[in-house]
Amino acid sequence: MCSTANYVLPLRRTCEVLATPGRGVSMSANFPGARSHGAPQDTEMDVAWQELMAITEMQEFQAPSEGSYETTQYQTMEPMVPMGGYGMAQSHSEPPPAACELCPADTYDGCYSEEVPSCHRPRSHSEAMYGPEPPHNQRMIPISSYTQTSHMALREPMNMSGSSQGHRRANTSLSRDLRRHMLWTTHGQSLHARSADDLESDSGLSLGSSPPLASPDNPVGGASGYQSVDIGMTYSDVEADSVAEHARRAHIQYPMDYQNQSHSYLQSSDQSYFSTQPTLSHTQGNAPIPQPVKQQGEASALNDLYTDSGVSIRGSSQHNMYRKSQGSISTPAPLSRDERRAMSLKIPFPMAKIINLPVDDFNELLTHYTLTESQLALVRDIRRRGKNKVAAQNCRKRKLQSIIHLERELNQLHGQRERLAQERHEFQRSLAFIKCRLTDLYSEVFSHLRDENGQPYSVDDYALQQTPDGKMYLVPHTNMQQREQC
DNA sequence: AAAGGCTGTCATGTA
DNA sequence: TTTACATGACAGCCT
Repeated sequence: MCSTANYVLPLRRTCEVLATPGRGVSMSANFPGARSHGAPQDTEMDVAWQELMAITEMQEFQAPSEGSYETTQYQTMEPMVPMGGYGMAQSHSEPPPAACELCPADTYDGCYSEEVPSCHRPRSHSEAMYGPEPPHNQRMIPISSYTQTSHMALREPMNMSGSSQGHRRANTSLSRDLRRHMLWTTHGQSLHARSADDLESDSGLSLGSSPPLASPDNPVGGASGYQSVDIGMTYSDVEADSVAEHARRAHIQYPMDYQNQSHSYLQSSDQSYFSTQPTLSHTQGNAPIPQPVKQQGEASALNDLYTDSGVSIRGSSQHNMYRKSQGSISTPAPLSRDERRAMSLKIPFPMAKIINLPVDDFNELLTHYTLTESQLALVRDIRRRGKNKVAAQNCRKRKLQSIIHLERELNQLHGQRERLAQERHEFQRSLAFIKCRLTDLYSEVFSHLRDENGQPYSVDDYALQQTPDGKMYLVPHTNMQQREQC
């Protein structure tokens, strides 16, 4: 380490303001490793120096690409400006200049005041930086918390964003249910007797292949596995009437709250079908023990079964609407594909039970009936598809909610970025001004220094330097270069 | 006729 | 192993 004061020249304290007796030209600073002496003799210049250094360090932290404070301080030699008006206490009234050249000494008060107080003082800076943060943090929803609360929080926007669509769905679902009702009430018998061609034509990709493929319980596989011995109709023969399917799809609408769907399933089944049919203790504790139904009932009984249950794999939640509108509309809604399959195979219990019963109750239900392999396979497929359909609906709902949440978060981050950019811009402006002031102060101090002969020191040959103890020394440039090399 | 949204379904993974 | 659930992918339908 090179000594700081190897070539320190004695300073003639011609400037009373800057030179404190016994300390040489001493000024406090925040050099790394240095601290302010904090003596009672501290002048306003000391305070200004400290603040300048603090701002400089902060600016270096934020803008590392820029030159360091020391570089700017000792290399930039601005013209001298008259002293006076440097007091910190006076410097909080006028707007700052765009540059030092535009800010003469007599306007420093204002120049300094507007920029410095809000930016460069550590406390003010801290407030500016962290003051607004708590609200930001509070507004930001952590992912972990979102997973617990976002659904609730986003329910409202979801409803708002989908209100028109939901309204449309509500209206169309009503007509769909009404038409479904009429299908059963006016054509139920004939529908059951429809030809296989009429029931054929599935709309989905998997319709032809899914039953065998998706039925591990059906070892036979293929359409033959769904062959109905009783009525001579295969699983695939029970596919949708394309015209009716189109009409149904055109009016199928679901309510937003899919969670109620399962409830509707159970509710409808409990209130309608199982009021006269065998049931399970799990869902109907007070209901009589079901009497096993041996094989398929009569066609009319099945029609009543599915009609009364009001269950649709695609719209059970509209059951209440359907029931309310009974007898008032003449166009029934078509059945779902699985409903038609169940009808064709004469499944003796409603789809609501198939889908929503707990597995134990579902198995118990199956034990009360003697079902063929085709019927069992169909029932299990219906259960699987029904559950998966609800799961898919919930999954899509969650996905939409997640998208909404992320969009909100993105907007918040954009706003935060804009605020930070503006804050940085203000800091940079303040720093530029302070640098100008520092340069002027440096020149001012330098101009008051005199050698033994009373001659001013040359800025080209000497520079002011501060030691860690806060004292200022006039150091020849050659000495400084040696120090830098060290 | 093409595009986008909605829906059901299947396959697959996870608990 | 079974069951329920979640989710990506696909296809059909509708607007």
